[in-house]
Amino acid sequence: MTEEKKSLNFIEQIVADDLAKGLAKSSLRFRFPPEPNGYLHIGHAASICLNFGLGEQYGAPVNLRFDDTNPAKEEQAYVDAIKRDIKWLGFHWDKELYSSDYFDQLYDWAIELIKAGKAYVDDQTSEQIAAQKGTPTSVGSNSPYRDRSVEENLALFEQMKAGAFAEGSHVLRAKIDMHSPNMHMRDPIMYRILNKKHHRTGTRWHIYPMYDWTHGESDYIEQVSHSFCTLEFKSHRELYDWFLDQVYEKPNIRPIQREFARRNLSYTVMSKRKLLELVEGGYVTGWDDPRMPTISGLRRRGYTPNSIRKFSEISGISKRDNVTDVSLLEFCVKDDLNKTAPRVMAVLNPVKVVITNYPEGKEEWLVAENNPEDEKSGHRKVPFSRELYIEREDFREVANKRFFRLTLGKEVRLKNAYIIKAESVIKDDSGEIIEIHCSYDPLTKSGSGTPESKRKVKGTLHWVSIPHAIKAEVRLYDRLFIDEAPDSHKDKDFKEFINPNSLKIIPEAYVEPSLKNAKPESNFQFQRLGYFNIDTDSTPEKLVFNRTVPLTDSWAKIENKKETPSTINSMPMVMTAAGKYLKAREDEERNALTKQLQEAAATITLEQLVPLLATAQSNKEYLGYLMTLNSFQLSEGDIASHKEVLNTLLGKALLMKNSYVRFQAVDFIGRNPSLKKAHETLLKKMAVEDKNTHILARLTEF
RNA sequence: UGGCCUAUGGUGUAAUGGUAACACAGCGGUUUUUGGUACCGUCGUUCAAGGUUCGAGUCCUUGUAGGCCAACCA
Repeated sequence: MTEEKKSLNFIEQIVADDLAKGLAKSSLRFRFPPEPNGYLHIGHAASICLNFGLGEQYGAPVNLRFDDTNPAKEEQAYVDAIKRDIKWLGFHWDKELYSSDYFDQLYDWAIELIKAGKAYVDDQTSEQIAAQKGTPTSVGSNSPYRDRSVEENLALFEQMKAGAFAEGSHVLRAKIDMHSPNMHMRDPIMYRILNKKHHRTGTRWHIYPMYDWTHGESDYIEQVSHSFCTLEFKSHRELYDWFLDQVYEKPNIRPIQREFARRNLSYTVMSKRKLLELVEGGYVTGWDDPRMPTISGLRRRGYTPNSIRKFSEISGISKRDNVTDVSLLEFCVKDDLNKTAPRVMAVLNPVKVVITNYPEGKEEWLVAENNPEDEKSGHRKVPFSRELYIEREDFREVANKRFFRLTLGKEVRLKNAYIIKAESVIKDDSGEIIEIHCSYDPLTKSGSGTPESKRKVKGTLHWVSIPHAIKAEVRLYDRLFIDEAPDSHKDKDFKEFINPNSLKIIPEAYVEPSLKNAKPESNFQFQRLGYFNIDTDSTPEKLVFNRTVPLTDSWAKIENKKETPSTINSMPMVMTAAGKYLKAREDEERNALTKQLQEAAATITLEQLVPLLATAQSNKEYLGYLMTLNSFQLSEGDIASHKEVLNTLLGKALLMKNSYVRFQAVDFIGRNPSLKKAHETLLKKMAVEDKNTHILARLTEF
């Protein structure tokens, strides 16, 4: 039986290679090493899924080890939160361990290093030490205390441990090489004095080991075979290995460190420091605010463990900088919830509907499917009566034929109920519709099997029966930031990009009565609206729902489209020509394509083109639009009335990597000198720096 | 005035010297008692220039661009 070969990411490949080279499968051991100074986020999920995934794949143990060497920042509360999140994701660790468990062993090894002349106590201030350290581009110099005698070092270190010194007065340093091109090898600090209470060791220690001294040795103590971390630790690897050299004994497993890129998500930030800032600054309600990219936040928002694991799996692991689109995460949760979340009806923005020919006081309990994607999910009953709520957006007095919801004189199906027809509306003094009067056809009852019930009606609406509805608070979340990468702007604080509308509260929405006893964290699909779950703030007296993610809304797309696209039939032809132009090898071919493009462009007007310009993304689009523009004879008036759009396009195009795009942009500016001013500096720079001879030649012409 | 890492569609990842692929997003359509789902179609990619090779996204050289490294943080 041949198993389908799944391609391995480079980390999995490393493990497979080590196994192939003779490492026993039974020697495999991994670890996930969080520092308990904050909550886990979706970026950590990559590491968790990688390490625990490898464990599951090879049946190897994975330790959960808290890297707790800095009592100033770490707290038991974070330990608890981290454990809760990992369990929730569905992973099981072999041993729960703490770096602080190894303080004694680490201390003993440090003594040995001192005795071997490989570590010394330095009495200088941190400023002095930093100054001697040099910079990445210049070497460091030795500390005046570097050559203290072993006896003196031992005595001093003993006093440091005993609490005889003030914080910051002494450190223990490894004696390596102040001239190393690797800053971490310039006599790194192994211990500092900290008179702080540790969440586990209390006040027993006055000295605490640094990360580099602790991490590799902890891996070694635990006999971890592969120690995976993120890329910013790459330059620590040399030191990781040096420290291991000092204590390693055959035939023990010698851990190796390997690095992968951290995972970033669009429209959020992913550093614990920045997340802490959001929490402490009151921008969110806490680490588990549903807008936070933390595991706890995602959980409260309604994300499922499956969806997060799937996201990690399909996002993959690599070594390059990345910003994964949040739409992929949303896809994962919709995909999961589509199969598992019960469908229910809720009305968020209600307008009253009166079925005028339905008897007053009558109620019916209609059968509704719980989940069409899951046969086993069964059915429930929903109450129907003469007075209902539907969404305000689902009714228009008059509408075009693309709107196939309720309009005066037209029919729609009420989901699981009857076909109704809107007859009239009642408005208040301000002209707002307060009631829609409809008639229903009793023969069209859903599932009744009558020919009338099988009639095809284009629109289907969700609804709730007013006398039976339960009031609930609904919280609608949107992305926390309006910028795709809020912390990527060098001169701006990421908080400037916070989305002021990231939370919209609907204090009084109406939900069907079956939701009365729904439990916190349970997920639902509010039909036609989105996936929602019950928030932890919810009580039986007052239900609170969070919107996890809206359903794909193709109606919004249709509606938002310009009413007058006046069908630019030739635009696709322009784009095809532009695409081929980019790939063309010969000038002859390019000339032919230019002609083709110009012919197609001749039927396009500037007014049709302008709205498209802002949407340009690919080389092809930029090229197609610019070549079309270049085929026009534009007046000063044309330019003036679209100056902003044109300048935006040109500004971006001039910076594109593709030289054809840049050339067309330059050419266009050349033809229309009034645009030159806005790009003057860039053009001057290009005249000096651009590598393309055609561009340079064109630039000399103006 | 250094060291190290990275570069594949709009985004994320495959291709392990042998036909550049998958997913998301986008666009178009079919089905539908959710304008959901499902299904079908479509768009679009190897940073540049040299070199090695019968053959290069992959190996080499030189550039270019981006990232990391100067906490008594991890």
